[in-house]
Amino acid sequence: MAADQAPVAGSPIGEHPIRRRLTINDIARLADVSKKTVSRVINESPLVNEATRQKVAAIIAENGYIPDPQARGLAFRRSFLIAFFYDNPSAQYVVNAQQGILEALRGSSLELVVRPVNRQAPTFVDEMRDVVTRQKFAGVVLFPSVSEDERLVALLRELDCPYVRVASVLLDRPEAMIVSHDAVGAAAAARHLAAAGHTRIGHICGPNTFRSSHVRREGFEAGLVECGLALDPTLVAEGAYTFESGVVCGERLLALEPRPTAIFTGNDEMALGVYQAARERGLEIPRDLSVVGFDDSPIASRVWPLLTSVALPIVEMGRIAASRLRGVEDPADPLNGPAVTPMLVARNSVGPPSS
Amino acid sequence: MAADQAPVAGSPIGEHPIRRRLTINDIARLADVSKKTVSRVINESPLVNEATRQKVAAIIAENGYIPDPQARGLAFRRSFLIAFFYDNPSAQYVVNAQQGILEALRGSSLELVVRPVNRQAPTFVDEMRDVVTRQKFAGVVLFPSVSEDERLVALLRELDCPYVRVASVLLDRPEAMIVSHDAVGAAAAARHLAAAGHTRIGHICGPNTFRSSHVRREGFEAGLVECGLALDPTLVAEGAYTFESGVVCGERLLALEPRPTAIFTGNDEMALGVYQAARERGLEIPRDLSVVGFDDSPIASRVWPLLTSVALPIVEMGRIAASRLRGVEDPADPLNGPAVTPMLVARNSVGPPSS
DNA sequence: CTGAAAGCGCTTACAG
DNA sequence: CTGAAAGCGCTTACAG
Repeated sequence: MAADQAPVAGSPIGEHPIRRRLTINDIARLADVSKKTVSRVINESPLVNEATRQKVAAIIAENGYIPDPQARGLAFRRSFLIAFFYDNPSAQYVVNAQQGILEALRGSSLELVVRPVNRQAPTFVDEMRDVVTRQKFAGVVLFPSVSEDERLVALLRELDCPYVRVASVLLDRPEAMIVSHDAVGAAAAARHLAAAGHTRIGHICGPNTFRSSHVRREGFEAGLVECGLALDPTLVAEGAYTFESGVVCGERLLALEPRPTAIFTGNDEMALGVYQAARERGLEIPRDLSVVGFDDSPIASRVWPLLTSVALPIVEMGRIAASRLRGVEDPADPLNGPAVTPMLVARNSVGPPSS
Repeated sequence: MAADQAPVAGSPIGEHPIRRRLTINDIARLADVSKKTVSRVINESPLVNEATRQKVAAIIAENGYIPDPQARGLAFRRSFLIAFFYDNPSAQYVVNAQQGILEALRGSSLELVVRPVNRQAPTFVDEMRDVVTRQKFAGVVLFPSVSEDERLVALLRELDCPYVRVASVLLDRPEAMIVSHDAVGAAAAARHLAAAGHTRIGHICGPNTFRSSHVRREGFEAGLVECGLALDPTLVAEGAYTFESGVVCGERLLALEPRPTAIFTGNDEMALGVYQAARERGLEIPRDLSVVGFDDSPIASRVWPLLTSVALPIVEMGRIAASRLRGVEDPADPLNGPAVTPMLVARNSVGPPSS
């Protein structure tokens, strides 16, 4: 009231300090160009004079202007959301994949939406159709086992939604796939056990409904054959990728006469089940039994003896998947070079055979 | 061409089977009402005649119409996205919280956006301001330790973004808080060890920068006092909630003369570090040393001996938090009854003192 | 209880 | 290289 100067328009003195968010119109006015030109700068269109571009970019930066993703999405008929659908029971697996995806999304205007899914549910496909139609995702990342679901993939194609699948074998065109080459990792486990001198080696594989179960088993068998050994079918048990199934299958294999001197399991959870089964029989690892797991989960380096395991680069695969959807090149992308491959992490659960 | 009947408008014969998505205008036309009335039905406005409502709802259902969240968001000036910001190092913790939130969001039109954050980064507050301003979240769920950050909370208030915080103590108005009562769980651990006959009990707490470290320690001390015992400050070590820090602190406490006969750790990771330290000294658990952890992570029931631990209902807290943001009542919400409390899960890592 | 107009903040399609 | 008009699919503000 008694102010000497009239308040500056747009930032009236004494009003609430929260100023209205800037829109594309404000920037256009400030830069003295049309909103369409501002739009071109935002979307990095090459059809804009370099001097104009710089002027507009400077004003955008100065004012901390951020285009509204909802308005852009509405006009684009596509959201700025990347979806991560998962049904892997391992928390660590999910978090690692998520971490990799988020690393690739950093600095972009994309956000990550997560959805646990249940392929067994009768409403699965319908629910997926609803959410994909509604959200118009900029892209979808699929990890096993939902990445193996052809109904979902057909749906994404039909709805014209970009996707990248991570799986243990090539199920799709290479650009839409990241192959984890589980077979290579399983073969490394076989060589490791053979090198330690084992010849009577058991295997606990995952459930038949998972592709990785087959791929890991076949890779393991191939690795044994490579070393002049064979995978005795009577020494193979089908587990469920759970601790409990590891205990049960472990008990079965360890009750055999003569019993295997080493066991390779399809994942770490089942390896720990074997630890438990061995303990119950008074068998000491690795003195009486060698064990190799798969996943190299954090638990592998928390138990005793430390578990030798095959590590899959989950974080990296997540990062590569999201980079593809962004249209950004990732140096580790197998499309640009050698394949992403698993690695055997040797610890304390393998020794020479006792008998 | 030779068809007897003219193709039905909107589904021309021979065209690509992907029909254009229905909009509010289509529904309005089909129901012979204005789009505003359809809008009222979508938003469950009471200002609509019951007969009209039913007619419109039927047509919506028949056609599987789903309103576009981006258009709604643009008009509402608020998105249909719930954000989950986390900085907890435990994968299981993150996945459990996420699972609870997603359970509460099921059946709603809300999606979950996840963001790992780093409170230590100098750009933390600015980045948060950007993303919250840009995405206009329908709500934000905060778990420790980022839930303890008053800068972030002040920002959310300023930007008028609804939030719910989960923390070990009451830091905010009750409607915006879910208190995990870690002190109660820690006291239970103290009573459990006292009941087993221990009197010389050590404690490895978390880092000073986490509120839970203090709350758990104080709760533990209170539990001991309740049993006529005291927490000897020389038997307390400050860890970092990591396995390695558990090993180091465990070694320090076990080197003491006389050494403690039991140790309570601020989380399970550090408890497993103590397992390791005990093994190195040739100490057997629980014969020579009893251990109690905190978190009841899956690993607690995978190691040997099975770890006694305090379980926090993380999934439930996530579900309650998201239900509040939805404005839906959750039967387990402490606002409607007794507090959510931790529970001691007794396993095999506690026995009578040896000395 | 219902609706016509204007607007949310962007982009597409077209013109120049 | 730049811009004016129309539109994306909803809701708000207002009127009746």
